[in-house]
Amino acid sequence: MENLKNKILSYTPVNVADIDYIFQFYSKIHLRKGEKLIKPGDKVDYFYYLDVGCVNYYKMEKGEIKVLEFYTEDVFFTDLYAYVQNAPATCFLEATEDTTVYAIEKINVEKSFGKSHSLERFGRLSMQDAFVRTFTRIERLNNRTYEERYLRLLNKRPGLIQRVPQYLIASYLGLTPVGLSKIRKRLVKN
Amino acid sequence: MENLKNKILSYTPVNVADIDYIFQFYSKIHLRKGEKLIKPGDKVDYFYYLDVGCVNYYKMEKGEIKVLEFYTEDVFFTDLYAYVQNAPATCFLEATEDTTVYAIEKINVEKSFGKSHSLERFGRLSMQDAFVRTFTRIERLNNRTYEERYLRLLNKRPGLIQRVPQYLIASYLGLTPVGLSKIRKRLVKN
DNA sequence: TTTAGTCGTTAAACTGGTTTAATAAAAATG
DNA sequence: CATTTTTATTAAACCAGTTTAACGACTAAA
Repeated sequence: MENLKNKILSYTPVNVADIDYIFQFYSKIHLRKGEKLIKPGDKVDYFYYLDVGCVNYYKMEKGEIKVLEFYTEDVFFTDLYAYVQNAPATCFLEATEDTTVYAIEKINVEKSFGKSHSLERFGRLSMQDAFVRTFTRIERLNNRTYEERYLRLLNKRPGLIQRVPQYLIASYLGLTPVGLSKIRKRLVKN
Repeated sequence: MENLKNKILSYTPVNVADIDYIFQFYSKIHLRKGEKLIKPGDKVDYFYYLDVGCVNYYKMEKGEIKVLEFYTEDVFFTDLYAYVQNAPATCFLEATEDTTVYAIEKINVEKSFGKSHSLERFGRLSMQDAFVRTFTRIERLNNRTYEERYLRLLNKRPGLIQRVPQYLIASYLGLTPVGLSKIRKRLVKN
């Protein structure tokens, strides 16, 4: 759990006792390619840290897959809406390759954050970080062409295209597989 | 500052002493229609609470306005990227009508959150809330038509259309004034 | 009260996507 | 390893938006 520890400490100093305290609640989960952490209807009372692998956060709508996000190494994730609201999940969290995550139950998150002011601060700062990232994504969705968004994805998340099938990338970018194929064709020509 | 107090308490209990402590740092700011809180290049070291009025969060690109968000009554806001990174602003925060906000300096936010575990928790939970809202917006941007997005805006933020010129609404939705006009025409026909 | 500027609508031509369907290529499975 | 299934490409027809430009209504300023 060295990666997770460093991740936490990247946000704010936390003393060893508090780290140890919260670590007692984490359990390690192995997922084989295609296995799901969460599916619609599930209770969502775990918060996850992705150690190795890749998880696809998506929903099904009119029989179509709509990719919301790909979580890869060294990020926190869950179906946050359902987690916060105690609502049944409407999305899937599914490994796109063999994956290892660490999981902590919501009640133990709150317990740890309640016990330690530093851990609470880590929680705030990591949430702030997630918010800033998400907001800059909104900016792109509204103001960039699909081509710009595809090129940016290639640039900002190198390797993702090799790890994940292209039709999922297309969905993540908000277009169809056919549309992405055309954009790729256009790009090699120039 | 009763509204602000209730807003904080809506996230988590905070004792009166801690509320009073952070309140000493807030100052009230009146903005006339068109006045700017932030413009590109500015240092952003205040966090704001919108009490009454409306603030347009936007950027200029190739001479075009790109609206990112409209902040209205009872929300927290700032140019968060610049605030967090201590980077010069790249966006504007401009009142679209006469507006009253409360402002607190970043250093005093950190001081208050450092002093009070409950205030820190409020910070975490409000950030979580902001994150969840933003994430659900991403979902819409990727998976809904412009028409659906316009109808949803009418529904979820009634009154906004009357407060804000239509070309800004168009920009917020990611389309041109002409495009929005066509959608509106289509809608009255049906 | 005229004048200048802003805002929303409309029309026409255009464009970058979608949809549907066929086909090829690659991967999974018995 | 032969078969089935999944994934990516291509083509053709289509469509929901854009761009440009003109016009009328409203607003602000002199």
